[in-house]
Amino acid sequence: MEYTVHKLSEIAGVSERTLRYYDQIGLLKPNKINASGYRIYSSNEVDVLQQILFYKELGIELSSIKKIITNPKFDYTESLKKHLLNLEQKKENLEILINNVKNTILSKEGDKIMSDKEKFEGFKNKMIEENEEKYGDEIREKYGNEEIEASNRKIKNMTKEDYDKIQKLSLEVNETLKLAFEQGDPTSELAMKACKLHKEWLTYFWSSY
Amino acid sequence: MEYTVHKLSEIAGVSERTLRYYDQIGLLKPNKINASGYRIYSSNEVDVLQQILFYKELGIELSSIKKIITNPKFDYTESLKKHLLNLEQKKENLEILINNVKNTILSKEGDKIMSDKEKFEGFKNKMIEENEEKYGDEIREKYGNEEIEASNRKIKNMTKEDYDKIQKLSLEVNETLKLAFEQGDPTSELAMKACKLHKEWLTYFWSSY
DNA sequence: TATATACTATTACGCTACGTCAATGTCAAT
DNA sequence: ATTGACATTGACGTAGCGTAATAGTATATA
Repeated sequence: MEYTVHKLSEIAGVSERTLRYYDQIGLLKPNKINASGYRIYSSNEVDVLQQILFYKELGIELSSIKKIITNPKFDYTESLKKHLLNLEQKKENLEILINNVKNTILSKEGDKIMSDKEKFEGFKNKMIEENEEKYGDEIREKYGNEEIEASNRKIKNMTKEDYDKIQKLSLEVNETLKLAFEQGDPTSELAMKACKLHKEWLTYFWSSY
Repeated sequence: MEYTVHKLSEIAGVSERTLRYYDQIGLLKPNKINASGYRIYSSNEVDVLQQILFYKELGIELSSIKKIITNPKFDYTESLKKHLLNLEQKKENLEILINNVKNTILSKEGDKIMSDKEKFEGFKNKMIEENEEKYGDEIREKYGNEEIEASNRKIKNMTKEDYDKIQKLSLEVNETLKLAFEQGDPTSELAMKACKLHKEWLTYFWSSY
């Protein structure tokens, strides 16, 4: 599959600006630039973007992420397994925080006494930075072999595309409706537009069956 | 207990710069300034700082946090209970991400096929955070409006309810559709159900005008 | 008493990871 | 032929601090 900035930004949930910025700093270059100068991303970039977001989730800076994923010794699956551990640690940390809140509520209701120190358990962020160093030294070589059946994928992607379009339309309808309600003017032009969009949605819906 | 910047920064795990910055922007003023111009924080500020960090954990901007905690209607324990819910949602989201990583590993090992969109599940916490922010503002804005306009409120609330229902329905439709596509069976019962739901949605849509 | 050290203060410039225009070009469909 | 949705490249703005630089203060030890 090939994606433009807009499409990739949609499926990945990041802004177009973000993608252009990542291109600019050399973190994620598109697969190619077409005749009109448009950025064209392939499935490969999709995977890299996913990796980038994993690292971002762990609070690692973009410059460090760049170093990590451009490292020739970088092992994709190995990296994922580390993500797993880190995310699980993050989850544990969150559980501590949740306990903290519970305790604080109890203490506020007079059923418990908390020391000032206890009030800040679960906020630790230093661990993450330490992990960053660990990531720096990756020692292993591997190249994932990615050859999946083409026919199966195509069908899947096609229905997938349909679904995406439908969902996008639906979102638009909702957005428009929201605006209409917020402006307290259900009889406005916006409402008309919503009707139009909805009609389009409807068409799509029926045509796919 | 009384704390200087250094001591508070130690027990809270934030930098001194951060505390001075929070003072500067009026987010967390020290209890008093001593004769030498030193910032002196009391237990009260410790609690406020804890609150601030909770909100920060949810990705809320400092300016918004300031609005929230300086609001005369701000209820400490009530806020904590909300934190609990939010953090638990965040935990759920993290679990989705963890599953995502697991699936990605499986797909890399050839045991699973993932669509490009699936690769980004669990990264959507932005949406959640943004919604939280918006909801917070909306709630407060409405409280403000409520005092002014009483008659308009009813209508507004009704349309708001309608909107919520519509959106919920729409989500259901999408969910059902998604399932139908995933099972690769667009002619199935699920599709029928989607049609039903959609009809309901449609009814709602038109009845509101 | 002098000095080292540990802490405090206030500017003030720098940085990251984008958001947000603005001006302009391209593409597809009406 | 025009519109509207998409793309491009600058360029400036912002949040939340980090990081000096410079200077005053508190306290323990020589």
